[in-house]
Amino acid sequence: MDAPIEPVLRTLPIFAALDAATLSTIAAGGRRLRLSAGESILREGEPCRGFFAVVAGGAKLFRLSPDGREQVLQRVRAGQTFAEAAVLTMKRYPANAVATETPTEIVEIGAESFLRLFDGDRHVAKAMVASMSTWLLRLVGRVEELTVLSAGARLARFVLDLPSSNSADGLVVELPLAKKDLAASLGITPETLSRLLRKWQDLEIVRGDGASIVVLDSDALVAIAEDVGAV
Amino acid sequence: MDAPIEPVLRTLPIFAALDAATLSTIAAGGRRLRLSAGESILREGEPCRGFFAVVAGGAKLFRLSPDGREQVLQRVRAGQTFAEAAVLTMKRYPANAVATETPTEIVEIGAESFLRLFDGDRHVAKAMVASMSTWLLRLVGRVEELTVLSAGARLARFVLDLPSSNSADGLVVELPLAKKDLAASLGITPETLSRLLRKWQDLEIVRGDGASIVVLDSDALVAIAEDVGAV
DNA sequence: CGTCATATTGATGGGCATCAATATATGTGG
DNA sequence: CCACATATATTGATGCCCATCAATATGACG
Repeated sequence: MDAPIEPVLRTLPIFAALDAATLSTIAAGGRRLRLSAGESILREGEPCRGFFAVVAGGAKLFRLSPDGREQVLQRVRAGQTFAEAAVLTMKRYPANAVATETPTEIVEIGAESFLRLFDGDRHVAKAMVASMSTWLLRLVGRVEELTVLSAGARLARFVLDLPSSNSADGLVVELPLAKKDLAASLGITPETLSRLLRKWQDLEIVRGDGASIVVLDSDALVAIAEDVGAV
Repeated sequence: MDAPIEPVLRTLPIFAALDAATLSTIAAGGRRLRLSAGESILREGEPCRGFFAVVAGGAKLFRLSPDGREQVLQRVRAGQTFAEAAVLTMKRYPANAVATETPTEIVEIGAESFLRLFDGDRHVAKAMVASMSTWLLRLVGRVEELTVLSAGARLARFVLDLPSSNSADGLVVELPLAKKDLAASLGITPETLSRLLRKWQDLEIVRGDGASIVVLDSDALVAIAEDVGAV
């Protein structure tokens, strides 16, 4: 056992509305995990032990197709939870999860203790359902993104969603992932990612410096993100 | 008011485990809709009135992109429910739904009366959550399908999932949708669909007759559905 | 400093969309 | 019931996007 989980849970949207007593019950059934990039959190097919909340860092959810290709379903970041559905139905995990940053801090909330709470406290039930609804919306968005948007538009959206700081030339953003992982998250190949960044540099839309990118012409990038045909 | 809803609800998986009293409470807050293909059930952005169960026929859920293109999220058939998440969070509907067959029979379950039940009866809460989990899984599957599978594989899967009857030549299946709608459901264009069917006819994998298709070589079709590169 | 993963760049090709033209089906009013 | 109007289907031509294969370049790290 180490640092208390309770204050950490309090910061997560899904638990924000719960009273102190409920929260400590949940905390009692949870444990903290400290991970490095690449470390596995859960594997597809495993019986469900609990669900997870990302406190710091990030992780990705993905499935492996029969031929070994990895399909990223979603990236999860601080404040988000995942595998809630598996807990409530007590099934097996339907996908894999690994940390994508170092360090990444995760809280695992044990299934049994949580389920008792779910039955007893309607606030917990509501919070859980709301959380699952969010997941549904995210996946719906993902389906749209992967089908109607071009690779360039997906990358542009990703960059524009990143935290940025201003500089003399424009917005500066840091890629939080290795490029090969970023490519996988966007559902494209590393080669395509490389070529897109190269093209944008030639067009003087961005200036690249390894994991650091300067957005010179954010209007152009927004236009690409909107897609509807161009660049 | 017309025929009673209660016996209909009983046949739906989501309500199967509930006792008679609960069921009639739910039924009291519901109403039946009889629709023809193309008739709208709900529109994106509308405030949530309730959720829906398909009793007979079928419907599709879709979003419209800014440029007017339609992206089918999922087809729903008899026995399935949709828009549960919207009810539980009392938000607006995140997508559109229209009937795709004539006739299609839908039961609408009113939001307020159902929410009271959700708070009071933990079986209802559990059933609801299980239903949402199923949606999550379906969407996860959809993401995979749209990204890792070719257009041919998606069509093959669709055909193989259809109810079929045997004949001298092979399985006979009826397409339950107009081909343009089928194409939209698969995330392809009508032209591509037409060409795929044509190619399969040339290869003597299927024989086509308008909306009726005879699968001559189901092994070949299964191989296409597995994808991993061929045809 | 060598080794291995990651990144870039080039060449090639396939899958599928798009545009365009015709054929077929569906439905409506006279 | 037919003729016409309109939606749907088929087929062809073309081209783009992006994956794949292949070869180097660059970086990370013991």
